[in-house]
Amino acid sequence: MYAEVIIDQDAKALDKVFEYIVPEELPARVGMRVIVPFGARYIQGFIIALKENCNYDVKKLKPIKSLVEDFSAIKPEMLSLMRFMAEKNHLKLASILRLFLPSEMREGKVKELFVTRYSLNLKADIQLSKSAKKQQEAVEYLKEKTSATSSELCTLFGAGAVKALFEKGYILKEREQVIRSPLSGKQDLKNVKLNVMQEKAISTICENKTYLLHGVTGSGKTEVYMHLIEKELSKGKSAIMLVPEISLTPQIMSNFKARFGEKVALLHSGLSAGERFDEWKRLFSGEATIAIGARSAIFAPLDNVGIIIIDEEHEQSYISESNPRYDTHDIAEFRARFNSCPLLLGSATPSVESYEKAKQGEYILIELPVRANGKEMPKIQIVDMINELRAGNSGIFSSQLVSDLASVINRKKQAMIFINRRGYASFMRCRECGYIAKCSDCDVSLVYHREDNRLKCHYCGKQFKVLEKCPQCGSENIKQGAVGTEKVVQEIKTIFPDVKILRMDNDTTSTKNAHQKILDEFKNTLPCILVGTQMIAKGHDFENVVLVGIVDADQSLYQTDYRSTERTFGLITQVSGRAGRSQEEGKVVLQTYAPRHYVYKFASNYDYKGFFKKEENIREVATFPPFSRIIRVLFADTDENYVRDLLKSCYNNAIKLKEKYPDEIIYMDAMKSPIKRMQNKFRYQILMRVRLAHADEIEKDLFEIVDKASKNSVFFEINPQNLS
DNA sequence: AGCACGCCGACT
DNA sequence: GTCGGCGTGCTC
Repeated sequence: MYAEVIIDQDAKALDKVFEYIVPEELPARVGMRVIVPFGARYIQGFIIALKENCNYDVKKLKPIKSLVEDFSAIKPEMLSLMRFMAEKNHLKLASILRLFLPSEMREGKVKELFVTRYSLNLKADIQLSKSAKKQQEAVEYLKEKTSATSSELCTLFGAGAVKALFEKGYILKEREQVIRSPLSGKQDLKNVKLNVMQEKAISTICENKTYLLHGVTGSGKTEVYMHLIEKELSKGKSAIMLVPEISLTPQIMSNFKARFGEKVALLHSGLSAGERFDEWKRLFSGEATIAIGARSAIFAPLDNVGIIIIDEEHEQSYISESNPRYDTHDIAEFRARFNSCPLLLGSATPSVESYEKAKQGEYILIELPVRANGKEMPKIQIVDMINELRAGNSGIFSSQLVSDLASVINRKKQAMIFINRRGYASFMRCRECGYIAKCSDCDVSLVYHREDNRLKCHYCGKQFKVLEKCPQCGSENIKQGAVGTEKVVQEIKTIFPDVKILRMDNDTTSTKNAHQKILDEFKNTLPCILVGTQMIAKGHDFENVVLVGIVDADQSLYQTDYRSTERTFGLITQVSGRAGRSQEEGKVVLQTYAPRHYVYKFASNYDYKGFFKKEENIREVATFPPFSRIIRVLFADTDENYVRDLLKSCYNNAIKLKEKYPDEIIYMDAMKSPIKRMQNKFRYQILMRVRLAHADEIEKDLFEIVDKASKNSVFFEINPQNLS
């Protein structure tokens, strides 16, 4: 018998199948971790197939040395998924397999999966020599406790004693048997009444299909999720639920823990490697049957998956932007089809891609158009900041926002000020007329680069001189501008010196629990103003918040990618939702320099459909995704000459694709990456936009071209979220 | 990624 | 004369 083995090394040169002889006595199975001789050393690998014949020269084959454990750590579904991902995203097999395992089981780390327990062998007649004191103590200890873990015994009495006892047959070894519980007993369900729409949604979602649940903020999507999970568990199935990392708040976690108890395994970034490993084990063994976590939880080692849920499906964190690059949607789709179960995508503001698929009939659209508590969404008032400037107010806050804040403080209520700041790239804007510097070829806003004091287009690489005056109105008051949280806090303090102000952003939440502390303090302070970035936008319900101020809505609008408008729409909707939970009617003040932009018109009316229609039209006319595909090939290496040459040779070959597909390639160019150097690596890229009809073939050809030229350091991205 | 093999400079 | 520099190439 021969085995196909993938070596657990993340190097392109090793990213292929190696064949080994399976020794007669070795109970090897597909998916097992093995130790194999490799060159002059031993290394961990994974059996991905077993067969009777081999392709390689038999004389050169070596035998597998040993099995790491006596079961398959990689389940058959995951092996199929590995092949799917390798094909779709052009990734190294070993790097995919590593996604499936906790770090404790990778990189040659050999850790026992299950705890080994020892107990006294009751049939054995234990006779120890008087000198074997440690062994005697261990026996006494076991008499007392009946059984103990290996590590427990070893630390107390030493590994030697334990080994000796075992070899004499005085103690018995057993793997801690984790019994697959068929969900006996009832969970104590909180009796939440569902409305008709929710009931209908739940009864609809049952087939082996993908559903898009478009539910307004506060429509009770979470309840729907919980009921669906409940339903699948009662059938003896398992469930995966993904949430954006940022909303993995303690409250959400405790909600699910309260509802499903020990059946839940939580996977979030706050876990240590050991804790992560423990949760993985519980899922693998079937002890836990619900995996809840951020992106990587989609790889939960569950069998018999009954439903997969992606909450806030439009969130960009679902697309992996580093090392093995993949889109969680694709993985979820694969696993759902493999398990013949529904995939549910939920959002108040679905991504244009997903909504388009629903429109095309690929997804089934389900709507929850009303809020569960029956309350209206807060009214959004758009404030034109250019008018403010003309009226002589050059501060951060409009007079409207100041007077509303004053009223909140008077009534001893709370306000949130949201600063829309993402990344450090900024655009150039005329403070007089609102003109934004845009690329002449791409219709995306230009990004100001401090190092060389130039404006650059992140889509085509074209560069422009920094504008001295506005080409539209001639004003010299044109600058690149981004407002920070500190500055906002400062300015509020000068206007309202006595009011309590809390700040929440990356700087103030770096320490553990800082997040929760700030929120707790906010909850208990009246009146109070909370100033923050994205992180205040999600999930938290504060009864006393009656006002939300969005300071510079345009920040995300003029980010340099085609998704910036939909992101802005989503952000406004989400932030606005924070104001609507109180008894009093909430209000949102949205400050912008582009008050007539369609995104504000639709967002202020909570008109997602209207927005989608407009956006869809724009994308179609400009042939941007979902009506085309953007392919980015990123070259990164510490040796700049090497990457530049690599880029050149690849590009020279890639350009021939234009002849092969004369009508398919809308755009293609090679350039330096906007962030030229990252982690000491120089970055270059080829950017393409292609029509959908032959996108797959072009992608394949591109893979081939790049593979031929390079030994390493190339990454592919499809419809990248940002082009840094 | 490692580790071996392999061909040129300064040391006991 | 040899120890060792890291360039290239292979690992079932």
